Amino acid sequence: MAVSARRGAPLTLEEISTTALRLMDEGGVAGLSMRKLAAELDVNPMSLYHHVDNKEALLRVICSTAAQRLELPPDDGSPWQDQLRALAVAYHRNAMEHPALWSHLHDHPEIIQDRDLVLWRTLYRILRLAGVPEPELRRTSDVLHAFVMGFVIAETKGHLPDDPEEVERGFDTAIRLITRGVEGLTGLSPRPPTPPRTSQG
Amino acid sequence: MAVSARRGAPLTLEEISTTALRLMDEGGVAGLSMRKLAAELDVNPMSLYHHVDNKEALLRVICSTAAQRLELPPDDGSPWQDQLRALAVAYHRNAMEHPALWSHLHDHPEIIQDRDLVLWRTLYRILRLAGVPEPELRRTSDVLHAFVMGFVIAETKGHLPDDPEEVERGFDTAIRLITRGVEGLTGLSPRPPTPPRTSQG
DNA sequence: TCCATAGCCATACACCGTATGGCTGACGCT
DNA sequence: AGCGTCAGCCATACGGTGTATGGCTATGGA
Repeated sequence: MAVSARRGAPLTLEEISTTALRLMDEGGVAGLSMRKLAAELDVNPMSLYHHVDNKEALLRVICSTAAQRLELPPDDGSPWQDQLRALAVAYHRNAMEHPALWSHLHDHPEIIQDRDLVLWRTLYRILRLAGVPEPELRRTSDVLHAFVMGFVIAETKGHLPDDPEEVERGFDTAIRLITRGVEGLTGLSPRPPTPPRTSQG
Repeated sequence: MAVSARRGAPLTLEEISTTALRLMDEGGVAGLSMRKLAAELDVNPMSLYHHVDNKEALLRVICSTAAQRLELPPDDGSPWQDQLRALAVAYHRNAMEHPALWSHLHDHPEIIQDRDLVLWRTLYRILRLAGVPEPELRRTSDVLHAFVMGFVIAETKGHLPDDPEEVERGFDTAIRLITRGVEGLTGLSPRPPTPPRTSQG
């Protein structure tokens, strides 16, 4: 019904948010404007508003779908310390793929408030494993997420020395600090001694 | 020389940045515009540019003077755990007084890169006290700052439950986590047993 | 006295988000 | 076949933004 004069097919929210994300990746949050986005889609700026309430809503859509599609490692039965590290690594990797997106997300934590998100479910599971008591889960997970978020921001924005090895060491320090910290929180849940390898294969 | 027609005295950088900070406090970073600021000072917008290169530079001035004026507790000889907590509390209090300012600062960590800032000097001193080896000071302090920054952002932006006691508990959790984490990092520097109270009074 | 210049301002440009309202053409219904 | 509805799109316009350009004016030094 009255498809764009310049394009063949009608717009879709999917197409809009995909292109918007690309613009953000290229030029940061500031690099995304409704007008540029429309130009990129070969469409009049006002056409976008038939698929999205406003710019803020568009950003919300982009961020929350990114949060929903977060790829985190499953429970592999390993010690919680290892799983916590794996979670942090995965989160970090995801964030680094779309820094501007996560930057906006970190400025608007309410977008990932939903406790059913895979991020929180995973974090809760690991913290339970670590022995964090149930009533403290919410608080502890919030604090941990705040920490990781802070680290990601610092890495994204700051010029942490260009040396990627140094960044790696910083990340390692952060993880060790968090892990020890959680151990300290829960009284005593030190890492179990690595079991003697069953010689197989 | 050709003072403003509408005002008596000439503008000063001091006056500009003070008013700008007030606007930020009232309406966030978005609430500060060169035009509003000029209106507030009863001056033409372009007059500002004789005292400041551009908006970004103005923000940089505001943030870095705030960082330089950070009021942190002095070395009182108490255990490093207590001093670390006191540092965090002070930082947190400062940040909460001007959330928008610190929000911008956290988006531009390069502004407080200077290792001679009181923030870093204090943090280094405490970490040395905690036994962090010299070559790790930079890394560790960066990580710790990232953590605190993450917490401040979460508290500022997120709707951490309105209950201030709950926020307080969250802060406490964060500090304990960090402290235990640092203890874990440095091998062994547990808190010294509190000396038996000399019964006085 | 004259001039350089600090301080200020008027105008203008390019950009932004978006309110308003109108066009077009596909669809369901009679 | 005729008609109305409405999704999709677009043209125009408004009020906001940062700031480049260039001109005015009063003051200090020479």
